[in-house]
Amino acid sequence: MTERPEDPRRPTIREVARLADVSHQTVSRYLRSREGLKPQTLARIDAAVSELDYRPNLVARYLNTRRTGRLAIVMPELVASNPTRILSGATEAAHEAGYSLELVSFGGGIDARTERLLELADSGQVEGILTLAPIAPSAQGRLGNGAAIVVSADFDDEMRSVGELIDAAPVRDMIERLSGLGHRRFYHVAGDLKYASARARKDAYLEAVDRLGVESAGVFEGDWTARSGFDAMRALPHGALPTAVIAGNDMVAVGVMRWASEHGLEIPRDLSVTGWDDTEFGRFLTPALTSVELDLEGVGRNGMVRLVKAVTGRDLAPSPGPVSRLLWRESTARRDQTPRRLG
Amino acid sequence: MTERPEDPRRPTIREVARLADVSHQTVSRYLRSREGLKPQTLARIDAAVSELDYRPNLVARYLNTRRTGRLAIVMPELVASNPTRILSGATEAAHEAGYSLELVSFGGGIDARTERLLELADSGQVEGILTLAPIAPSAQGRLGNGAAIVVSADFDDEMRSVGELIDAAPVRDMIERLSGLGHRRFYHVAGDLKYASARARKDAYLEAVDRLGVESAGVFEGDWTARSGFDAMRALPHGALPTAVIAGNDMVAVGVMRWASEHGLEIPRDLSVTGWDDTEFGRFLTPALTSVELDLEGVGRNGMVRLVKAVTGRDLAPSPGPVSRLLWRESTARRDQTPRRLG
DNA sequence: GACACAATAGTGACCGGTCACTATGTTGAA
DNA sequence: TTCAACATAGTGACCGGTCACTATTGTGTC
Repeated sequence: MTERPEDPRRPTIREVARLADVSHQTVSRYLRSREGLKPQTLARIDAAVSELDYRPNLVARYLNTRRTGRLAIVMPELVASNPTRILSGATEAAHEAGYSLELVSFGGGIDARTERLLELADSGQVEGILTLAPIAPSAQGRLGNGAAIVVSADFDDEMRSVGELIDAAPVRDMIERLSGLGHRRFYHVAGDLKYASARARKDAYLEAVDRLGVESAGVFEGDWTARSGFDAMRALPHGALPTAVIAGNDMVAVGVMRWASEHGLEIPRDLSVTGWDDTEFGRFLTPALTSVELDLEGVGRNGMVRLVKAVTGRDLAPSPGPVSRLLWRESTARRDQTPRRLG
Repeated sequence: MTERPEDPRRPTIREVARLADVSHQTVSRYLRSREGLKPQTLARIDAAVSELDYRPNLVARYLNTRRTGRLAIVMPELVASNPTRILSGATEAAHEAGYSLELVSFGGGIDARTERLLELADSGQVEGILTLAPIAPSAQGRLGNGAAIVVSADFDDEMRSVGELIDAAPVRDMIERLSGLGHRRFYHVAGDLKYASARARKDAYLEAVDRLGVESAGVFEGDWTARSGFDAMRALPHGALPTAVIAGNDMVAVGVMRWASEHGLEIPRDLSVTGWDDTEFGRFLTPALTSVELDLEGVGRNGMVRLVKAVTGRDLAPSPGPVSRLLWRESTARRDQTPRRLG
């Protein structure tokens, strides 16, 4: 319908060459690396470039080099946690490395996602893929000659992985401290166990509970949602209440807290609850949620740093600073001495 | 470091042509539209294509057509609300239209963002841009010959806009109903007024308050964060408490609720609070938050539909169904008859 | 001054598609 | 039968860069 304006064609390398009175190849050399040119020639090209406001056509360049200058990032379709900060860190790093980042969001289950991801890798459209969603292990043998693939938020012994979301050390710290506060019976509402981070937290939970010789009311296989936190509590056998719940993230913790309030349990007097992600709503909840602050931009950046390394061999500066920090707030406290039961 | 595997070059149009025993041009025709070919020729090419697993090289195609097949989506750097669902709807629609979607996240203020956005539009890299972040009105005259730009989450009389996030009708419904429940003094904690949605809700608030002849404790200019909800309450002159707070979104409402609980006010007995976005945490809060459910995938999709229309003139099917729905929950109730004051 | 050699610069083909134009085959009316 | 007119297919250039190779200039040494 709307006619595009007529041919706003950008100047080409040959026009620059003509203006600078050199050959197109000299301009090409100038573009790739300014070495091997006489200062005088260089200056002439400099002038021509800025006069014409020349910018190289990356698409044309690709035809020879096979380098598209594009990476892709795959988002899980449904996410309880907010991937914005991860995306933000990832785009920044990608741009820093001179890449543009294509956003892909694959519906369907893990298998459909894996299939489409491999197709994308094989399409030649992108040089590498960072996926925030888990993919099927079956993919591992099929990476052959396509783009490099880095999986964040999940890992697999055979595949490259970021591994940072996976650091579950704070879970151990939580349980140690809570045990020191008199808690003897714990419960873990895990996130979606297709995610390595969820598996790592679960393992850390089991390890700590075992090591400290405290009781566990079990591990509930949730999916990062508040609903799953609520359901996890409901699934608990009557009379077998824990005094501390380690929730997979803040959202899950909200569900746990809701269940508690519906059953007349007061937090933290009757039940201590911990979250993960240090979300803003968690900080402003009543009681404010004990949680783990994550450097999510750093996670995104580091995933991208790995991908860039895999694709180009080039080392980008990773995110400085620690990835996680445990923040004690009002939702955790010394265990109440008088045992309660459901109202 | 890692050597890329040697030349996994995909088959070209000429190889397909050779195998099908036609000219490359015939294959090219076949690719663009399968019309004007003898059924027999078509079948031969079909066979060759599938035998070679041929897929066209979109980059090469661009060189002639100037169509990159790429659109960009600009994310605000910091967002209180979760844009995931919008992104998801937008990518789906973009892919449906045969476009890939590039993710861009510009730091800096609105002016820096606008500058970089215009640069991107001018780069020829993308055919269109959908921005979820507001851009400066000054940009409007400068769209000249670059990519089409559609602004979601904001609008400007001169610029195309999605307009759907902007529908603030539920604000009117909220105030009407609350007024029917006996509320006479309202307060509005607006979102970032650089966003059209925030402005629209504010206008709807002022209009409804005025029309119904109820009192307003004012409008606080927040920024979509829980912190701003908390601060808004703190900024209220002592003794001038409203009985109902219309918060810009659920996150803001959480901040309001936190302040209330710190000051011994019980919700909804002493204060009714409404949110916006129907977040999962809002549903599981105690009390559960009255909020507005949004079809965010639909918002993303419709933004993209507009962009595709602007770029190609083609009409993609917009999202069906209504965009928002008001959900009454526990955080709103009949106004308590015995007036309270801060504890 | 002559020569080898390095430092610079230029020429033309090519990447994988599309475009403009031409060539051939087919059909139907005169 | 002939020829116009249409349907179908082919030829070669071109998009804007890079690559491989060749040509020219400059420098140092004998």
